Amino acid sequence: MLLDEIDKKLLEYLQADSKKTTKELSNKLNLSVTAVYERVKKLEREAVINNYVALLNKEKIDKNFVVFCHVKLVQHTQDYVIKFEKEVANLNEVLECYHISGDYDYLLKVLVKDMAAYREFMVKKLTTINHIGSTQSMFVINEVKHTTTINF
Amino acid sequence: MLLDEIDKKLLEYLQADSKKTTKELSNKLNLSVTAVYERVKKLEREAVINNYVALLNKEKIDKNFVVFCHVKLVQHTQDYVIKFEKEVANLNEVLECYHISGDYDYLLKVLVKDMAAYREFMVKKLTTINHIGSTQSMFVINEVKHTTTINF
DNA sequence: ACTGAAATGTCAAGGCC
DNA sequence: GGCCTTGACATTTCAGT
Repeated sequence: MLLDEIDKKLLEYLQADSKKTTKELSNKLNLSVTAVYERVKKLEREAVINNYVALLNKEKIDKNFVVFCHVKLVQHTQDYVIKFEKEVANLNEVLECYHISGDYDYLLKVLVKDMAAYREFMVKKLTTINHIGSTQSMFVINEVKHTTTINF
Repeated sequence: MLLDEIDKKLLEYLQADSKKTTKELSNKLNLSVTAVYERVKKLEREAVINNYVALLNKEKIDKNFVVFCHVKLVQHTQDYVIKFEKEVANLNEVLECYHISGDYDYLLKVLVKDMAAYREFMVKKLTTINHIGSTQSMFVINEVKHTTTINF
């Protein structure tokens, strides 16, 4: 799907605040309510917009310990890879998992309450997955920037 | 703020789909529309819910190259640190930046169109920031999991 | 892409445990 | 304090043009 400048503006606004009404958007864009409505519907239909979500404040719900964890597998046969990916995706504490280039195979973003919970996660969940060779944890000292907004 | 089981359910639903109406939520929770409405307002007021956003499909907008980039500073005096963090936060391509423990100082999540764009980003933007000692790029081969939903 | 109108949703007021 | 019902108002959604 080809996006014109109005679509891009629209996506910019909706990425910042998806609760904006079509009326507000129509004012900002100098369009009618229906025109905006139909553009948004099209962006949803064409899956340019994946979904609408509420973002929570980690501190307020006592999950304020973020760790990036490198994982290396002992073997890289397809079965092991598929099994590992499936099992990791099922862990609630793992918000993100990437297969990456470099010294390690995977990079995981893990969110837990505190160091004790992370230890628990490592011992009882992550390292019980078979065929993990080694792991290396990098603890987040400070979150300098964190946005879900993609700029054009 | 203390969250009861109903609040947690509510947050679970809104994290998955923030467009759910209070009516739909009230049905799922066996509550009245107003009860749900007031709970949601309270969660917003107390900043448990930070904001509502539209999440886009990276592929559809031609930004499908994700790179995690480690950065080490040459010095760690406060001026340099503050300046680096400020300049990095201003780069559109940098979606996330974390100060982390370990061999490197920072971990950046960078989103661009392709390898050529990444090269451009490194040469013209990132490495023009002063006092960067070294960098190491890890390219994302596959995104195994990526969620913004925090489980309780 | 616009106007207009029905369906649906939001949100405040007042009252009940 | 949290829940409910009611009703006014705003928004969404969809014809028809």
